[in-house]
Amino acid sequence: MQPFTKQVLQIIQQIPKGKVMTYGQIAQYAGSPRGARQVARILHSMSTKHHLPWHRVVNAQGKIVIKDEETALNQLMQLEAEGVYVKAGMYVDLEKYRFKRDIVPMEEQDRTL
DNA sequence: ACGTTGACGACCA
DNA sequence: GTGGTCGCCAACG
Repeated sequence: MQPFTKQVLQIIQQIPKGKVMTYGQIAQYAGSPRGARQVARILHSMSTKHHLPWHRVVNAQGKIVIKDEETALNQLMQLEAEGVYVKAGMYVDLEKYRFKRDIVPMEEQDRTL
């Protein structure tokens, strides 16, 4: 298993209950700022295994964009069960629920996602 | 080894 | 708000 993959798994496991992270964030923290797609791919193949809180991961728009309807619905339910309100259209409020590490790059702080 | 794929992201019209 | 292109890079066939 690649170090990047391992990092991604660890980071996801560190997301606290009631918070969410974006694919891009995770990729960046894992050491591959442009590796958002790899994060997605890892989840796609590893979600069922590794008892992973994958439902706390959404895209940069705070939206759940999973193709499989059942999986997406499952994610939505798990988020709301943790107190994360999911708006119509499957959007979550990133400003409110986004989880940030203790140390965040300055560039990211300026950015108003 | 090589070409394709993809739970994405940023940018532009 | 919508819809399109391009880049990214590990996993897969």
